[in-house]
Amino acid sequence: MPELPEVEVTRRSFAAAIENATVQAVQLGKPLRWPLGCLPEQLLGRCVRSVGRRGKYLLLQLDQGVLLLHLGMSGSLRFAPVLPAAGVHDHFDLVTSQGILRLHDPRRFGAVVYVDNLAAPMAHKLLGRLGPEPLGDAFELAGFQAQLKRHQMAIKSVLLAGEAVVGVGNIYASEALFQAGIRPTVSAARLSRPRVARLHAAIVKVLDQAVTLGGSTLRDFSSASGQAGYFQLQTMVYGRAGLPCHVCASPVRLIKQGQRATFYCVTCQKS
DNA sequence: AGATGTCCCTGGAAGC
DNA sequence: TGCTTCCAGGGACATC
Repeated sequence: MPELPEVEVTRRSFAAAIENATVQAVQLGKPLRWPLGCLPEQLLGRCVRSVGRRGKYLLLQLDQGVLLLHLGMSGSLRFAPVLPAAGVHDHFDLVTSQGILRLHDPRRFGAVVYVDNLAAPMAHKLLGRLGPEPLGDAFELAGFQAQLKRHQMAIKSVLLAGEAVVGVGNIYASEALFQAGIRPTVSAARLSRPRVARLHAAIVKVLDQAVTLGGSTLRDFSSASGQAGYFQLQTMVYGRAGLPCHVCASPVRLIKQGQRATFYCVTCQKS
């Protein structure tokens, strides 16, 4: 499932190649999570200025308006001069003067949404409430601690909510908490300052490493250029229920928090 | 207001 | 073997 690192790797894999391309056609497949928000014809002739990212959203900055792309949990992008005819799971083709950008998404949790407001695309409701970028300067310790103080919920759930920090999904939440030695069930507000500092550092480290390795959590993940061969990151706890912890050999425990799987080591993450 | 539950969707795994 | 059920996930929305 694409989390922030996979989205960032995808962005880097086609951002330069699509820059200054002109939209020549738009082909839609089955409905995605949300409607496009404009008629496909309205996009014709527009120029792709740049490809940015906010959390797990990719932002195709056009000369007028922005296309928001979300990969959901099974989505992937391809960008190539020529692509085979769209298959049953190909739901969005942006045909440009420099190649075809295609969203492939079997489970259709992904989305492509057009936002007209060029001046303040961040004000869009999908982006407005997102917390700071974990790999940017805005993610500083004092603010992070202040956010955690506001929530009595379990720290794992607070991380997933995306207010304290954006882009930390289910996999990296478990991994970062393991690295910080913090039990996922502990109330966010009750974490001491040194422990918040450790968690802050762990989040940055885990995500940064995953981006460097090329978006590693998705077994069949490939970048938009079609380059495969990822999956290099060995998770410490995620998906390892019952297996020995890589550090202390205690069996990794699996619990449910808010209908989602959480993995942790009872020995390495005592409280 | 904050916290919790529900829903969307479908391929693959697990259970019978 | 063939069927059914369950599960995974992000994020908006509804409901306590």
